[in-house]
Amino acid sequence: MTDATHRLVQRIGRIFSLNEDERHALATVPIIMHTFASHQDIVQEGDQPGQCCLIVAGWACRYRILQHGGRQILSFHIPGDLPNIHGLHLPVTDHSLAAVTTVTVGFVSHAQIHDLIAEHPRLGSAFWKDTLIDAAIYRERIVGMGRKEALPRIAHFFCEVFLRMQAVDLTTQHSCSLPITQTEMSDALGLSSVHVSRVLRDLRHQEFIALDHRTLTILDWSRLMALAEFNPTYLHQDISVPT
Amino acid sequence: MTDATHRLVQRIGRIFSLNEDERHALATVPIIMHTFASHQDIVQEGDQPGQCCLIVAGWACRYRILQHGGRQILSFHIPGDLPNIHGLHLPVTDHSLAAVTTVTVGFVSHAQIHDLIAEHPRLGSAFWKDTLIDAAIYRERIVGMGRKEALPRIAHFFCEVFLRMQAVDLTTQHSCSLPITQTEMSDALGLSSVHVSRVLRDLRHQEFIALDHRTLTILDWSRLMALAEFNPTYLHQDISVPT
DNA sequence: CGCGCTATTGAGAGAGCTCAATGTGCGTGG
DNA sequence: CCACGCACATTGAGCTCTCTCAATAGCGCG
Repeated sequence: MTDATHRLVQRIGRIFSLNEDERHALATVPIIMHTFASHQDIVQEGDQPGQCCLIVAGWACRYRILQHGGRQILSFHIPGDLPNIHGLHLPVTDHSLAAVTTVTVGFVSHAQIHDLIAEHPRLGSAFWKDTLIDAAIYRERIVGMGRKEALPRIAHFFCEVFLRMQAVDLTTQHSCSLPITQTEMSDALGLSSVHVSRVLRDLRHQEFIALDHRTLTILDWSRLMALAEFNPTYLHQDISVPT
Repeated sequence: MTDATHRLVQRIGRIFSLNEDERHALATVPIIMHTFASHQDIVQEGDQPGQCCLIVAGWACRYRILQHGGRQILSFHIPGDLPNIHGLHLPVTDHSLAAVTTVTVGFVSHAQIHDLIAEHPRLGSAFWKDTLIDAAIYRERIVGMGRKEALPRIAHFFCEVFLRMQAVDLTTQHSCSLPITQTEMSDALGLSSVHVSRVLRDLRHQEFIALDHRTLTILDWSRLMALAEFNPTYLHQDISVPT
C-alpha cells in the first residue's frame, strides 16, 4: 500500500467500519501524486476541478481573500483529509485551497470516486460522513468566533488540532507538529497576528502549552479543555483525550 | 401532495435534477407532522434521534449555549430545510435545534431515508449535496465573523436570507418575512443586540433596506451586495439576484 | 554573515460591549 | 375597547478587548 492509499484507508476506516471488500477497493483506487510548495494554490476560487485532493503529507488550508486585503482561513488540512471532496457535488469551488507547508497531495478523479461509490454504496456514506464531520468543525469554529474571547478560542484550536493529528498517528505523547505561522493562525481565528502573539505568551506563561520550533505540546489537558470549553463530541470519532 | 412532501420535492428538486421515479419516491415518503411553539427545543444537544426533521412552515435554528450564558446560533432554517439530516451518519447531535417561530416540522425516520437511498442512489447524492450547501453557508458565516465588520456582516445575512427564501417561493418582489428578534440576529452573527440595533438604524437610514413588522425589504440590491461583498455562488443554486 | 520572514513589545485608537434607562408595540384579560 | 404587562427595540455613556501602526528582536537559510 502506498502512503496515499494508507492515508485514505486510515482516514475512512476511522470514521466508518469497512469490510475487506471496501478496504480493498479503497486501497486500489488510482491516485496521482503531486507536490506543492508552501503558499502555492492547489485549487482556486471559481475552479471546477474534476478530481479530489487527498492530503498525504504536510498541511494545506482553505481560504478566501476579501476586497480590502483581508484573508479568512476556513480550515487547515492535515494528512488523511479530503479538503475538496465537496467538489463531487458542488461544481464551482467557492474558496481557494493552498499549501501551508510543502505538501504532498494525491489526486483522485471524480469519475473514479463515483464508480467506487456505485460499486460500494457504503463508501458513499463514508465519504458523506467525512464531509459532515468537516461541517461539524465549521460549527465549532463559528461558536468560537462568535462567542469566545481570544484566549479560549486559541485554546480550543489547539485541542482540536492535537486530536485530529492524533487520529492519524501524527502525535507523540503530548506533542505534535503545528507548522503554521501566527499570522495564519490569526487569519483562521478572526484575530490579528499581534494579538495572537500576546495570547500565546499568556498560554505559555500560564503553562497550558509549550510551542517552539513549530511543535505544540499540551502541558495540561484538563485545564486547557476547561478554558476552551472543549468537548470532543463534535469530531464524531472514538477519541480519547490524553490525561 | 401534502405541504410537507411538496417542500421536500421542491427543495431537493432545486439542487438536483430528479427523474419521475425519484420525484415519486420522495413524494411518497411517510412523514409525521408535528408543531412546536416558538422557543421549544426540537432536538437537544446529546440526543441520538432516529429521524430527520423537515421544516414545513416557520423558522427554526440550531444553537449552542456556553458556560457563561452566551448563546451562539449556528444557522436559521426555513421551509424546505432538513436541519438535522446529518444525524443519518453522526449519531450524537452536537448542538440543539429549536423553533424560532411556531414551526411545523415533518419527521422522516432514518430507516426510511436509508431505504430511499438504497433504492434510488441518486437521492443519496441529492441529500449529500444538501448537506454540502449547508457547509458552504457555514464557511460564508466564518468569513463574515472573522473578517467583516458588523455592517457588511449584517448586510450579507440579509442577502442570504432573501435568496434562500426566494428559492422556496417565500418572497414577494423585494420583500420577505424575517421572523427573528434582534437578539437572535446578534447571537447568530457574533454581535450584541445593542449593536445590531444601531447597525440596523444605519442600514435603514442609508436606505439599503427596510425592516418593520418582521418584514425585510431590500431597497437597493446592488449597493447592499457591494457593501456585504456578497457573491451568491456559495449557495450553489441557480439563483438570480433581483435587480 | 547578512537578508528576509516571523515574532515580540509598546502605545494609542476604535469597533463593539455592557449596563441601564426609556420607548414602543402587541396580546390578553377585565 | 381600554388598560396593563411583557417582550422587544432604542438610545446614551463609559469601558474593554482587540486592532493598527511602528519599532525591535530572533531565527533560519542561502
